[in-house]
Amino acid sequence: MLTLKVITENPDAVIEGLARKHFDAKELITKVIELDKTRRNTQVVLDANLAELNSISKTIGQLMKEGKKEEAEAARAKVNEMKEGNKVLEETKSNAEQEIQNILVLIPNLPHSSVPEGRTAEENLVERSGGVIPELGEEALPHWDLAKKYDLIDFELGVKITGAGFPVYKGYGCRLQRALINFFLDNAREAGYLEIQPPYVVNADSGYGTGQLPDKEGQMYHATADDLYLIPTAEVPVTNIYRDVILNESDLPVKNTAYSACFRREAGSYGKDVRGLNRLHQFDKVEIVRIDKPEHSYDSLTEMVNYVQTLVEKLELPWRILRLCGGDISFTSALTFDFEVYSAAQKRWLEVSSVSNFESYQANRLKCRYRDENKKTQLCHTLNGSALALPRIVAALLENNQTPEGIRIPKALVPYTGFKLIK
RNA sequence: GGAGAGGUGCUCGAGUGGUUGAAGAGGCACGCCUGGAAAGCGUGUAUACGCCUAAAGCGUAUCGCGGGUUCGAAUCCCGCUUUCUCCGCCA
Repeated sequence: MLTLKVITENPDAVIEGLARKHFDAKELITKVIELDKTRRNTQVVLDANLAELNSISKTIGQLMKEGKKEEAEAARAKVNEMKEGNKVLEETKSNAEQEIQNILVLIPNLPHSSVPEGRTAEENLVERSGGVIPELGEEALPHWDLAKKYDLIDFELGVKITGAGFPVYKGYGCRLQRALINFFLDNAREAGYLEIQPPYVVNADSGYGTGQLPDKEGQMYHATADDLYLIPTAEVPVTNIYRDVILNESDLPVKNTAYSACFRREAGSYGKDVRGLNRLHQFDKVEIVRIDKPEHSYDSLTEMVNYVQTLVEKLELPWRILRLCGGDISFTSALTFDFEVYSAAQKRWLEVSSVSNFESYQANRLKCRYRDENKKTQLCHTLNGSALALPRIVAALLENNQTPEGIRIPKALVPYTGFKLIK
């Protein structure tokens, strides 16, 4: 969430910035500023009262020791009277704080100045692209047919065991999955990311820390008996490692990577968007997470984007990078680049990665800070990106590399799969 | 799952109702000392919020978390959580 400081000091700039995300913040901002005034004013009075109360309490102890019972009793009576008033003040203050908090979590992050205007995904800017879109001909099969033909993935079996969106991988399909996971993790390690194996289930504090709660509660599977959530991405447990942590300047940038299964309810999805591997309730992903100093976070973002580009290039997939427009960028992000690969049989671009700088928006919720050269604590910037999500990569690999002999595995991946051709 | 014992600052560790935000030790930082270093000596060493233009300074809160008792709680009571030990179960 945005800091109170930013909002109270530059309310107009905040409102203007959020307008670029097509979010009308005026009312909420006004309300927050009002509540903040109440909060401050109340605290001034309350602190003064408490200070007096504390000092009287101390004298009571003294008086009791000296045997001045009557004076002590008088002081006690006075304190009791004051406490009544403080109760009201305390309530006012904590109500104001709670209300401020409730509003702050409803206000999205400010977009970076380079975020293009626009309302929908169609208005995202293509930054750059690469690779070659293959000519497959009319008989080219979409990946769900290929998966059946080569017995790689059984979607119906997943329906039987669990439900739609939980595919069962088999044989070459499994080996391709494991190969991709290891390929991505090895590349991340070589790029300087420390591998983490996090829990796949998190508590509400963690969901709140990265912003899934309260605004996206319906997107996560919730194990109500224990009040735990299945992670929608490894970003959640990995970033929460740094919740309530004060890092040293020398620790930055923190670079972590993690493979995890990801679980998403994807309520409201339908049609061709969810066919085959296009959208699943459970899928595999390798995530990269960075925590950095504010002045360096955009360099980090560039580095991450360049890194992800090397992955799609090694996989020999046609790719493009989009700079998300104000209307399409996520609630918590300041600047996001999406990676898409071309799925030649579906004849459409598939999103395989999203790389974002959250600036201090997430860090403020997480209370993730660092000590700068002046020994002052300040909020870190957090960033993350998929590197990469498997299903759509698999879809594109299967479709783009289909040949009469079988499905060709890109060279860089062969050492990981142990085979060159799926047949 | 059952029983018992614990959770104090960067670390260890004292503290069972009254200047305890917290003894003591260690670590770390700075200063003095030194040709340099070590040792020694001195000083400092949590976070959040608020007052103040800012700094300095001051106030409030925080001893796992949340409530309660009390004029006053690290210390007493209740709930939760977590660690350890024993039993049970188990990949």
